Amino acid sequence: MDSPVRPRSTRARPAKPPLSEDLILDTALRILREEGLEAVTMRRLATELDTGPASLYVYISGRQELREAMLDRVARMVDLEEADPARWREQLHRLVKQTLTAMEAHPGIAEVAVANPPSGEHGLQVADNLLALLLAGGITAQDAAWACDIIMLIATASAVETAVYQQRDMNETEFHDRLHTVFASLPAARYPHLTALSAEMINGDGDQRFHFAIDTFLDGLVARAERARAGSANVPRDAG
Amino acid sequence: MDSPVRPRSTRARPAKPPLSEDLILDTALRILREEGLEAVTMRRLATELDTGPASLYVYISGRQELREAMLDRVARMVDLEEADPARWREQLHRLVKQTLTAMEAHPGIAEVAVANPPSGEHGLQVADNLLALLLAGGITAQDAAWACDIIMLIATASAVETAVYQQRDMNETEFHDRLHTVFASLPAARYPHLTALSAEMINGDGDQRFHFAIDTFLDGLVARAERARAGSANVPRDAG
DNA sequence: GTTCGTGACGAACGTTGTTCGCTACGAACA
DNA sequence: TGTTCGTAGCGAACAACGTTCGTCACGAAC
Repeated sequence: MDSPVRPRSTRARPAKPPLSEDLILDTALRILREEGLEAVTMRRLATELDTGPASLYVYISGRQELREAMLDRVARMVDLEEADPARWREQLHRLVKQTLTAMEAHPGIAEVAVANPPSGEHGLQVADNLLALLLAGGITAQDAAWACDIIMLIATASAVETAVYQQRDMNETEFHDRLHTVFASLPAARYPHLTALSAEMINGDGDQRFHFAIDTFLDGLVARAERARAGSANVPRDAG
Repeated sequence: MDSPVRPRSTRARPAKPPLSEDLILDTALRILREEGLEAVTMRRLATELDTGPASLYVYISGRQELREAMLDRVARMVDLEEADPARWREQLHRLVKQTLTAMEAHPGIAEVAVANPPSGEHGLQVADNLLALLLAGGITAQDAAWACDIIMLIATASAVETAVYQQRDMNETEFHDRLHTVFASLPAARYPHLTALSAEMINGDGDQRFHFAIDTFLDGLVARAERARAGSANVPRDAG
C-alpha cells in the first residue's frame, strides 16, 4: 500500500484505502463480472467499499455516469491495431472480436453501450481505430463513417445476446436447444418459415454468427467501394 | 399461445371500465408514447387506471412480462408483406422500415427489444415474414436465418438511437450538431480519423443511415448467394 | 337465502437512487 | 501553539420502486 495520505482516524475502524474514482470503478467492475449489471447498485457498491452510499457521490455524480465510466473502462481493455492495408479485414475482425470479448466478460455492460453511444476516452479510441481500418481497406470516407456505427452495433448486440442467456444461468447450447424447441413447436400454418428453418435459426455458435454478420457487411461495403471506383457517376447517396 | 382471453369479468362497474389486459396495455403504451419507458411503472400505470398497483397483478405477472407484452403490441402494428421474388428487396425495406417507425413512435421500447429477442405472437410473425422475403430473394436457408437476426437488430438499434436524443429533448439536427462539435473538437493527435471524418460521421438523417445499413448488408448477402450458386462446393470465406 | 370463486385493493415489506446536514480531519494561517 | 476552514466521509432520511399478502365485495351458482 503506497498511498501518500493515510487517514489516521480516531474512529475505531480498521485502516481502509481512501476512496477514489479508480477504486470505485474497479470495485464496480468486479461486482459486474461476478453478479451482473443488476447487482451494481449504489448501495451494494458502497457496502463493498465499507462505506455508505452518500460517500460515492463525492467522486461520481450518479448512477448513469457510473455506468458510462464502467463502459469506458471496459473499452480500455481493447488492444488497438496499427492499420495495414494488406491485412485490414483480419485486423478489423480482431479489433471487433476483442471488443466483443471484453463486453462478454462483463455481462450487462453491453446494455449500457446500446443506450449510450461511446463518448468516453477509450470508446472513442476504438471507434477511431475502426475508422482507420475501414479507410485502409479502401472504403470511402462516407461509407466508413456510417459503417463504423453499424459494426460497433453488431458487436454490442452480440454481447447483449450472450448476456441474455448468461443471466438465465444457461450455456450456449442449452439456450439454443430451448430456442429450437420453441421455434419447432410453433403452429406451422402461421409461422411456416420459422418452423421450417428452426434448425438453421439456432445453428452455429456465437463466434460463427458474429463472423457471418461482420463478413457479410464487409462484403457489402467492399462491393460498394468497387462500384464507386468503377464509375463515379452512379453514386446515388449524396443528396446534399 | 392460442388461448383467447375469456371475458370472465362481466361485472360492469358504473364509474370506470373493468380492468383487462387489453386496457392495461393500451394505457401502458399511451404513457410510453407520452413520457417514455421510464415513466411506465406499475404504480404510475395503476394510478392512470384509477386503481392500486396490486390490481395489475391479476392480469400481468410482473414488470418484465408487461414490457414484453408492450413490445409485442408494437410489433402488431407492422403490416406484413406477401413475398414476391420480383420485389423482395423493396418489400424487405418496407417491412423493416415499418418496424423501425413503430418503435420510434414508442420511445424506449427498442431497449426492451434488444434485451428480449422477440418471443411474442406478433414479433415472431414479423420475423417469419422477414425470412420469407429473404428466401424469396434467393438467399440460402442458413444465411437467411442468420441474416434475420442481424436485420432486426439493425432496426432495433436504429430505434434506440432515435430514442436517445428524443429522451434528451432534442431533434435530429440539433443532436447531430452537438455530436459534430464533440468530434471536431477532439484532440486530433489521439483521434486523427474521428476529427477528420467528423462531418461524415453525422452526415445524413436517420432514414439515410438506416437504408445504408440495410442495403449494404443485403448487398453482402446477395454476393454470398451468388457465390454459393456459382461454386457448387463449399463457400470460400476469404474471397478478396 | 346461502355459499363461493374471484376481481379488486389497502397496506405493507424490502429495495432502489439521491439529498441534506453534521462530523472530524489535515492544512493553512495567526 | 491555537484557531479557522475547506472538504471527504457518512448517518439519516425521503420519495419512489416492484411485489406480496390478507381481505373485502360482488355476481353467479346452488
